[in-house]
Amino acid sequence: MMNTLLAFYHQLLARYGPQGWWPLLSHPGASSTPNSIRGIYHPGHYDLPSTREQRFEICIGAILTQNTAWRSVEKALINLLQIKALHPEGLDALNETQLKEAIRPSGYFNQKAIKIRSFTAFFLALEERTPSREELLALWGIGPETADSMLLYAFKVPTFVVDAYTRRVLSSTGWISGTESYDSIKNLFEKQLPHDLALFQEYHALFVEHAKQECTSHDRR
DNA sequence: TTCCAGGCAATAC
DNA sequence: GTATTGCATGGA
Repeated sequence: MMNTLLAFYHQLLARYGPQGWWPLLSHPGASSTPNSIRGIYHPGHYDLPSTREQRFEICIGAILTQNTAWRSVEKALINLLQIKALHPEGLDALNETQLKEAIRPSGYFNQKAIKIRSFTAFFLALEERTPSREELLALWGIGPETADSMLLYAFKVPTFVVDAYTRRVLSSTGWISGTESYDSIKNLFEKQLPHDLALFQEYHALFVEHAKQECTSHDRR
């Protein structure tokens, strides 16, 4: 039997090319895209993040982007970078006012300040260890998508991420009705696809690009 | 002005 | 268990 989901992946990849997620604010020898103010994508490379700081940056971005446009998240990340708080020790040293002021552009800043605080304490205690999904989900403010994004892009665990774009594309193809749970959609992909890091990273990024090109808010309604 | 954006937790039923 | 609501800023 033909694997529909794998075939669809190859279609998207042929059409859009490798996306190079997750965007980082800086890394040598890569190019930026119009989706970003100054975040750097690294298409075709799966070695990043290569440092503890980059891993932390991705995790903080995953929290900040909850129901928020990436453009707004980048403003917050740039603010944190400028006050030398885009690494765990620097973040931990901020007071409440400094933290909230820095992340204000990304919205929900009171809640996100608490989420970032508790996650930073958790990250410091990790000491380079890769956390389990259950550990992440136990943290206040970390739900399934945020946990999976951290695992897939920061910790390089081949786990499938489901987000609003994924649901939008799958709804438009008629492959889901819209009421399916997060885990049921996740399991659909993880059962049909080989658990490969590059594949899972690219597939999610390609869903985002395809949704942005073909499933605009105007079309949805 | 209104609607929406790479969710999540708390609450209501 | 599923449905609704608050959270907040910035851009279209």
